[in-house]
Amino acid sequence: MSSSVETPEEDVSVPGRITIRDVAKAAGVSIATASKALNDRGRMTPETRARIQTAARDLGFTPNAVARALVSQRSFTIGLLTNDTYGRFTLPVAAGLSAALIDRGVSVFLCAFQDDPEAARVNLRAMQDKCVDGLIIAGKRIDRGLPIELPRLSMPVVHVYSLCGDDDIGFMPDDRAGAALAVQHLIGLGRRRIAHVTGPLAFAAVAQRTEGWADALKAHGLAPFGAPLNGTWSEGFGYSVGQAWAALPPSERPDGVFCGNDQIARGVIDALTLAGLNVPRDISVVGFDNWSVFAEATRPPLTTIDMNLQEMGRQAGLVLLDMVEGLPVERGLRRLPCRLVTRQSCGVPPPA
Amino acid sequence: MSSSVETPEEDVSVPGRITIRDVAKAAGVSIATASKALNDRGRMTPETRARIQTAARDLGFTPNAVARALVSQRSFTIGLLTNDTYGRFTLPVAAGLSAALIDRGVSVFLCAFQDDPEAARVNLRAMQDKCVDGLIIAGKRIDRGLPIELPRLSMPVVHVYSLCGDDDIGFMPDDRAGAALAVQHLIGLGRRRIAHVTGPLAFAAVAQRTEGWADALKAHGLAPFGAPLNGTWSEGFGYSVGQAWAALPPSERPDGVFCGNDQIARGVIDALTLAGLNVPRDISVVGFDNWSVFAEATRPPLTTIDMNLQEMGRQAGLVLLDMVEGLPVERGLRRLPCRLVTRQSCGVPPPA
DNA sequence: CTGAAAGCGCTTACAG
DNA sequence: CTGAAAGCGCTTACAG
Repeated sequence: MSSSVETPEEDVSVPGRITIRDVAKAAGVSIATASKALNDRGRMTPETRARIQTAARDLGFTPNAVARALVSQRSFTIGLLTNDTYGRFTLPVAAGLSAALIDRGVSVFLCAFQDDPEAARVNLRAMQDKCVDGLIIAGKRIDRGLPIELPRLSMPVVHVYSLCGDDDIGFMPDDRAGAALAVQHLIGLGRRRIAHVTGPLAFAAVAQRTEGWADALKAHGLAPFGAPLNGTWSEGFGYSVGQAWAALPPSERPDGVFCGNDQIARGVIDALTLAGLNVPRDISVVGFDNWSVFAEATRPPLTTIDMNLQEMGRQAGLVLLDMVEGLPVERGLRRLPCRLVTRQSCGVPPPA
Repeated sequence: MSSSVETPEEDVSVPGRITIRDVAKAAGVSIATASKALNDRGRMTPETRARIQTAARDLGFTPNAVARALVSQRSFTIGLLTNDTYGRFTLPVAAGLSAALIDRGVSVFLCAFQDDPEAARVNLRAMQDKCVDGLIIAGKRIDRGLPIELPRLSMPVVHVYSLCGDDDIGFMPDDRAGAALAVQHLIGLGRRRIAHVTGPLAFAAVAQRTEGWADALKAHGLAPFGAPLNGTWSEGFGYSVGQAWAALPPSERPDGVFCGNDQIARGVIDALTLAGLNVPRDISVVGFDNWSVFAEATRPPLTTIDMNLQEMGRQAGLVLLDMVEGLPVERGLRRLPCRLVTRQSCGVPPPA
């Protein structure tokens, strides 16, 4: 038994955690006064306040958040509910969210679950039991919600990268403008025959990015180079498109491609390269996502669109906090701007 | 102002959440009795118990976890502290952890932060304030801890995929045996000239995987094919190695390669393919990580080693719970077995 | 078998 | 300016 350990300290003489009672005693005041001093509330002589705060510091007192939650009816926790178990979207969102909230004393419960209603329900229930102050609902596509009813949920909710009804409050990237950014970049580089290869039509993001492609083309008086090519969100699809292009005479190929995501872009580039073509010399390629592990590893590294998911998480957290505090918040969807990240898959922009 | 919304319901007549007081009243008993009935504790007539439980169900009562935490001195929450903001390792771990704990009523706080001591301290502090019952410390390499002192932390801690002292309790993959698995697979396929290309020497995982490579070779009376090649954990490094091999006459090339991770493996394969060689015909390649987005997208898809990180998270959670409950737990490191995932980068195994 | 009381650690009116 | 009291929602001895 000597190699095993009873977890709770056996030394019962150690009273465990320092409570406000301990600091009150040490400072020679009542716990009510101690509480007010520590929260910078109420009125008392500066000396008393200082004495109490010093005592607290000396004892290493940290208020018990559970007790505080019980009386204040605020737990200073929020829940992040997501069906994005892979974390492609949720992880940057969670990072921005946590970073923004940690300073305000709020922590976030991560509830990532497979896309089935039962799991969703169990996790939602857990969040209610834990009395979270609010909920972030995050998904992996902007046209689907989680498989849960949020029936008159008594707590505020912010939707991020998932379906957002008119009466909801939510955040999404401005896919359309982001796509236009990509295409403008290609045009600025002198490309004129700009194709678009992207994901399945069923995704709202696909339609929006396709519109952005058309917008930018139109703004420059350019015709689309062929119809958009829709396939799966995979390297494999991009690869097959690249192969097909490589088999064509140069005059029938695009000189620029805007891809619906980085994986497709990589597939296109790999196929073109293997067929002896050069990216960006023969064809410039832009991706979408700025998924660094792809974008940086592609040869050449991908110029791509970043959705600023981390910033989205930050803003969603801040808005949720406002709602928790009862501040008025506009309903509806916020679309956050995307940004272009330039690497080497498009060539060098002409001198400005 | 009609497009904005005051978050807390304005209807004050709605008393908010159902409490145990409500169910006690509905069932015509005291709240003490209600509590016992709902927790299947104490003794009372089955009828009374049933009546109370029915009342609770009808009212939709769910116990307030905060109040329960305050009295029971257990919050039924744990913290997951990690510096793996990218989530490559932490995400599967978190998934396994949450899934295992949700059934036991415990939720997990996600604290992912950049690798600086101040952020680590702030997050650790937040977890202490929130009175978490225990902590999972997860990293992105097995030979580094988080930049925090865990000075006589009063709560139990389990380390996952990060440095684990002799007196600590932790989980890691059995890198050495996993590597041997990969090499045995190559040998079983008839490969005899088996090279090893992997990450930087400074990583303990590199040394362990290299030992596994040597172990398996030795067990079959084979000599290593050259010294291990150490570089960065990147496609780029694998690519440069592949290029160098492609330039060699076949007799000087390996016929099988065990790579330290999937990115390196992909780089090797891409370079060989671009140079006109065929994987797996000319060279069989095994990766490490089973990072699906790489392993599945590589042409051909990667045979690779999976570290079972999700299972690791599950077991870590269960052990942590045992510690929280005061059960005796063996100190020390647990090494969990890896598993081989067969795809197409090695060729078809000979009929058994 | 059931209930009144005390208490978890804190905060917030309300007296003095 | 400071403290005694009540209470957040629950559980746990302890009486009856």
